[in-house]
Amino acid sequence: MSAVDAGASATVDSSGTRSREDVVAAASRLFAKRGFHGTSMRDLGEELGMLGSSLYSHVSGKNELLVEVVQRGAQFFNEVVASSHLAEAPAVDRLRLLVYGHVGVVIEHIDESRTFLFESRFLPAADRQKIVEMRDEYEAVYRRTIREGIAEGSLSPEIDPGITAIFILSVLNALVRWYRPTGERDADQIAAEMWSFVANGVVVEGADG
Amino acid sequence: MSAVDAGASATVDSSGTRSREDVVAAASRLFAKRGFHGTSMRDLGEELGMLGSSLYSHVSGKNELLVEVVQRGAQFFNEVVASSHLAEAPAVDRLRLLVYGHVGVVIEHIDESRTFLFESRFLPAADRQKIVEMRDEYEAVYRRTIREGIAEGSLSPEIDPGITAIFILSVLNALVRWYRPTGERDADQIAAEMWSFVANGVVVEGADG
DNA sequence: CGCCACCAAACGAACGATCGTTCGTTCGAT
DNA sequence: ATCGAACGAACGATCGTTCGTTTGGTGGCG
Repeated sequence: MSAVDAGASATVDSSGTRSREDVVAAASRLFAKRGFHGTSMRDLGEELGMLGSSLYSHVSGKNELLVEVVQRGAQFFNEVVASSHLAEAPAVDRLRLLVYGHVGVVIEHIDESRTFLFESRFLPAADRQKIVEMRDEYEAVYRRTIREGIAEGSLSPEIDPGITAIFILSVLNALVRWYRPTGERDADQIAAEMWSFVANGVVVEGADG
Repeated sequence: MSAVDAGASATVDSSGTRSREDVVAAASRLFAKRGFHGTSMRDLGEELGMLGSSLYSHVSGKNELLVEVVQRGAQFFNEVVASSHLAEAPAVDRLRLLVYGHVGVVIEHIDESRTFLFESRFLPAADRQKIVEMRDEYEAVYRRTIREGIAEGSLSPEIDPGITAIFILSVLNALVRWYRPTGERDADQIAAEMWSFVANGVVVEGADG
């Protein structure tokens, strides 16, 4: 529960100065809310109670901030997938762990997640390619887990691992669009409903196809 | 099949002049690709082979272009939902029609769909509110159809219509992120796989929960 | 058929505002 | 006294937009 410390404005330490960490946090917030191109360095300065030019005491430029924020977002997801992956459990259970982990990351790091998902395309080409690779690896874990689940007999043999991974990640990633901390569901309830949807679908058993 | 006429660059009519339609089409393309704030009027002009200032012979400004493109996107979705809605069929079949219709709109109007989904937040406040209302109505049709499906016994009584509508639309809307015209699946195949996923989920019948 | 007036479309210079960034300076805690 | 942090003026570039001018196709008319 202590994960929800991301207040509205950065807290001031003993002196009136801010750390590089504060600058990156402010960038996460504004990039997520207004988009990278919709956020100016002066906007970021105002968010921290200083001038835009003062940010250059902490970072080398605006692009560096985007790279930093996006990399953090990607890193959060890769960490949770790593921990889910080494669990020794049936594939269907590991897939369930992936869903819960993804929901946890989005809710605990909503700004970095939003920036990662929406603003990566504005990265400098070199950094963008690296992020794309990380995302592909992440998706590959889902594909592999689904394939194993089919082999183990717990997942339907009719589904295609590639497009099914995309569908599952579609539901998961869309959380950054509709999640509000003030909502009536907490992370566990959301993950549970998502897993129920992904696992069983909406049609009553035995009907349609 | 004539729906796929959106070539790379606008075609020139008998003279060298362009219509307002060409300008809006170019705006759809660039707003979808680079984002609203990542696209300048001079960029749009270059896309059409003229100066940025020349666009003002056709539109009153950049915001008007965003409003126009987003409204077109919203309109496409509302049209298809209207046609699906008046069909006299079981709710589960109408839901299936909604899925197929949504996929068709995204694929036939990918640029307007992307701009509608990603750039609406940059609309002037008045226009944004109107778009939000339209999107709420659209989502409400899904909620209502799901509720009726449950009442009719074709949809699982365990699902919540509200969050399930969000999940289904998550899968549908994410298509704007991964669809490529060069892909191996056509609209019908994509819609069929989506419906199969939404209807049955990934777990074999009778297992898990 | 040739000419010319007309008019939308596009031009291109220019406006003030804002962009990302630089740099010499002040500030303030250690 | 020192040194990182923040200031604040200023840079060139680009932004959305304006406006007087130029262009080129069109329709009426002799």
